[in-house]
Amino acid sequence: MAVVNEDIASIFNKVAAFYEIKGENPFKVRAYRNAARTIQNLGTNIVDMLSQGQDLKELPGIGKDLEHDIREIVATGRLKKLENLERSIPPALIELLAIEGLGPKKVKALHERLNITSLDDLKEAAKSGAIEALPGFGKKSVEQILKGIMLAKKEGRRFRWAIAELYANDLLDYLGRIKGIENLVVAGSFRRKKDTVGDLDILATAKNWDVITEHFVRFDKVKFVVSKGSTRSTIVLKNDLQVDLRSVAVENYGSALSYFTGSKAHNIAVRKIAVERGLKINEYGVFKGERRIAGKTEEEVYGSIGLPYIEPELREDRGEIEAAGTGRLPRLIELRDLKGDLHCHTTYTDGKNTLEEMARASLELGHEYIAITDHSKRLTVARGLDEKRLRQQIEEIDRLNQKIKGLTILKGIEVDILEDGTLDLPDSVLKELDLVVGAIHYKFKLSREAQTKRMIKAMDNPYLNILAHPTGRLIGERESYEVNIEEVLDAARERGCFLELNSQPDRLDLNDVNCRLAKEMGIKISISTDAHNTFSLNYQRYGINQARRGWLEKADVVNARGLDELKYILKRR
DNA sequence: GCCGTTTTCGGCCCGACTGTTTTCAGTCG
Repeated sequence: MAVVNEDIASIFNKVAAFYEIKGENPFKVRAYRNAARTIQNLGTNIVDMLSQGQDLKELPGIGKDLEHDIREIVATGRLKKLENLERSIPPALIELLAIEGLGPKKVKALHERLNITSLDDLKEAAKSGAIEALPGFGKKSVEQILKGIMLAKKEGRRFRWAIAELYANDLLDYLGRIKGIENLVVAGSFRRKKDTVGDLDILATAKNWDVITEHFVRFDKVKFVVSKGSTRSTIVLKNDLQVDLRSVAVENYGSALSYFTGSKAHNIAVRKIAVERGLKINEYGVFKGERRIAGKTEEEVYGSIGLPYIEPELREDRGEIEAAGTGRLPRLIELRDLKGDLHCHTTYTDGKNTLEEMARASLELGHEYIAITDHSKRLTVARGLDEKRLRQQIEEIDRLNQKIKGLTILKGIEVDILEDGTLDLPDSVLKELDLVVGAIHYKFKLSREAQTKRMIKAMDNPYLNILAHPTGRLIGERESYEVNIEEVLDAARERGCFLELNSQPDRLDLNDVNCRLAKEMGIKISISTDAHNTFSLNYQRYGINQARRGWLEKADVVNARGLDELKYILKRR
């Protein structure tokens, strides 16, 4: 199987973990992690870059040695360096690093002193008292290790943003009731609107901090308290979501917010610029020597190093700092820019609301138009439409368009893309529609080449406008199918097709990185809900989150256009 | 291991909390 960026990043992360346990130079470890992150965020396939003769050393954090490593991985699918490491250190030790409170030094000690090589060994040694007897360990650390082992099964668990939001709102509501709270905000990856979040970072400013800390740890969904301090406390909720609460003085709010919003990579890059200018940035402000020169607002912090405000969704060290420095930050799309929805279902197939109910709900949202795109006949479980039933729906839409004022219902279909890349309905009926959305609902496991070819073939059909949920991922449940997304994007551009950013909170497909890539290639995106009921027409806000992370602006989004312009660009030519 | 209008060597972001300490290392974010 062809090597993809994810494989290279994963190998580099493993090398970093092994080096860490070995006690290698921490900056070398960081170099591998940085390179892994750069590659993950790349969008473009490394394999393709190499075959086009591009110099990988131009990528940030990749020099002579790492380029050599990458070439080896691409050529052989393996890295000798990693295999040697795996021979000298039990690979299972990496898993131990994931346990809260166990870092490289402690894992190394456990391995060397007690010959622990697995989670089971660790559990046994913890219970037998062997760990407690080790220098540097004690009763508490054993307790923490046992707790960590219990959590390890669910290890790596991340929460979909929309789920995390429920808990965040619950906590904000609870904390907001305390007298004396001034500012209260969720920072971290939640504020950056990452598609999944690992924990919640809540930032508060208040005078009576002790009261707030006590209140926080008594939240009724707390499973246990990890730490409790004068400026920072951490709890784990019953669903295993970790929540940090941090307090700062109100005059430090901006610097603290920027600090706790991250990302870590963005912060490091920002502080590096500060150092170059003889400044120091931390959560308490911006300092010139002893003198504090900024920190009340985020604008002040960025301003201190000569940059404009950078939206949280962009703070991933993916070029936003350079863009800010040269005045080329995007003006990010907002929910209110969307004029309608181009993907939704009704009771004709597997939707829960009628055509009229969906249309009226859309009108309520202030939309100018809604496209009805029910499933096509191959999707029998959803009672997909054949030609005859689709024509009935078209007639009903004509009637409703007469009846409902202020909204235009567009006639559409979510047509199945068959295994050979042809569409599930004949052109004779597709051409009667305002738009055709195409999607893959079966045969997910085709080879990368076959799947890519299938999608491109589908776009050869001149009636296909939008490729829906283009990579098929279900967050936390199903990986994307194997597909060369760049080839698909290339083909879309040549043929005048658009790609969807499906706003279902478990899809968010295209993801942020691919949205950015599409934008750079000049391909327009439809931010639509795939709603199966009136309520989920509200999901566009989740799509907007990812669109913003993908640097999309109003001009990049198909359904940010008014009806006339939309109709114009839907005519492929 | 990367990087360089001060440097090809010597730096590499910064602080809080915990536990086991006897003044601080390890871990985390």
